[in-house]
Amino acid sequence: MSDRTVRGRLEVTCRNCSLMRLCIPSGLTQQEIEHLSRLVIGKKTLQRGDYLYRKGGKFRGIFAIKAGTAKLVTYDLHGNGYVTGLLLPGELLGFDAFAADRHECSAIALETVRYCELPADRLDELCREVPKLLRELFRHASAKLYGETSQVVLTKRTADERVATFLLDISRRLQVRGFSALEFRLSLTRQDIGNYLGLALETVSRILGKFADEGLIGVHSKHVRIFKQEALQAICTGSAELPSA
Amino acid sequence: MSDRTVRGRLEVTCRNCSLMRLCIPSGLTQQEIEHLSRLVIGKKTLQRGDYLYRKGGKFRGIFAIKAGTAKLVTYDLHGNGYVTGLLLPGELLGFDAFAADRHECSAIALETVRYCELPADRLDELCREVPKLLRELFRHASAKLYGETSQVVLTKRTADERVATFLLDISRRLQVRGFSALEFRLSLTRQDIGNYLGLALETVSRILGKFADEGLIGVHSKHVRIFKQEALQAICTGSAELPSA
DNA sequence: CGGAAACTTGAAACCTTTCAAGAGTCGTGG
DNA sequence: CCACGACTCTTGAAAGGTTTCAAGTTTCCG
Repeated sequence: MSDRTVRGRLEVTCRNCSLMRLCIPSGLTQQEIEHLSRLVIGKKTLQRGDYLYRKGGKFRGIFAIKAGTAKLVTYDLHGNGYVTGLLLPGELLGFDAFAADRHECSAIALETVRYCELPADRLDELCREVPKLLRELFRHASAKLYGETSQVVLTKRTADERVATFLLDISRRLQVRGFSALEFRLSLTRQDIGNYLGLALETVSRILGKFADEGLIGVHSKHVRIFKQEALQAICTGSAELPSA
Repeated sequence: MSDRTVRGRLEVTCRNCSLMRLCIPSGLTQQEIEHLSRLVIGKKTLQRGDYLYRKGGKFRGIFAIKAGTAKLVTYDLHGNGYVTGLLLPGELLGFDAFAADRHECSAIALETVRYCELPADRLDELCREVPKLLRELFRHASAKLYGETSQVVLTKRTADERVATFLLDISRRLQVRGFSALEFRLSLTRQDIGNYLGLALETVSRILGKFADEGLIGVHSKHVRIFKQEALQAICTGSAELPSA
């Protein structure tokens, strides 16, 4: 069953994709996944700084990140950029173009990125053949909607809470994908993190430093270790500071 | 063709709904709209403070507001509420429950509200019969996603910009629905506006007062008139203050 | 008409930003 | 392999916008 070699090379399909259970196919049957596989464009590679798509660009399809990370950036009338999202391996992007058929934001690789593509021009075709697909996509979009709402709420909280929540959010999402939850690399710069959280980059640096001083985390440039998850959790929920151990 | 009377009374359907072009059916054919009409539950009425649905409640369907306004509120672990949205007549809500089949926020009537319901249990049925429907719903959800993103960006701007943007956003949305764009009633309290924009209620009051002093708007309790739209627009985009006329 | 809720306004307190300078990191090339 | 330059990050001190606290006024509704 694992002989899916086409034109002599190993073909990566949704079926043997390590992210299968986390990506679009979750919720589909084996047969439906097989169907999907044939239409998905396999892994492409981009380098740091490359665009997956640009704001205003035509909708090409839904992307799934296989490896690496990317950021979502919107721009206002003055050309100021706002980081609105961070995409980790196994996550989907491109939904912002569904309404207007044009992207509302740009997606930029933060390091070498490999990704799959579910081409827009085959979406209709595929939705006919796999009725459940659109519903699945909808589910993903809806989940993203909730994510954005959470983001809105987060921006109303204090700087400490925002940074703590940011760290734990990444931690949790990495864990779901099978990566280490307690040690990871921040692919965003302090500037980008600040922009994302609505804080000055100096504030991010300061708070990260403070958390490190308090022994909650370890920070070395972009490398982060989480030592006291519960303490961070307590900060997130705005609880009183835990007594210094 | 206008004899759609059932059981002796005039039946309100999507077909003769004044909001037709703004609601779900936009993008569907006459025949498809007819189909949709049969499954939609007609106008229901709620009073100020009543819930359209509650956070955690099971997904009952997509709602369309016919008259009145409502607010969306999420709650954190401590029970603090966060206003995440304001719904005007002709707008849809309920998408937040699509992912988990449970609502991520509560929807509360701000005054007497009449609304239609596209029941969840008939959604599947209808999506089969009207293939384009799910896609249309998706389009709506995607648009809401962009709205949330805009909200995130907005929360990173100054208090003046937030309030000005808030006023113009309502103005624009009312205009689309055929209401007066320059004179309307703020159904949210200062508290709710502040919560929505991430500001203290006093700050909202002060800025509204300032705008009024500067002759940009007229404010009388919840009643608002916009006098200088361009000036507000200039504030939104963070441009320099216009010279006092 | 009376009471509760909503709104306004002032002044002090506070958190975050801004400005500024220096240290660290990374990639390239001598 | 180390030096150089660009970029990123850290840290301090002052400035500034919002919030908080407080008191008074207005609006709404029974």
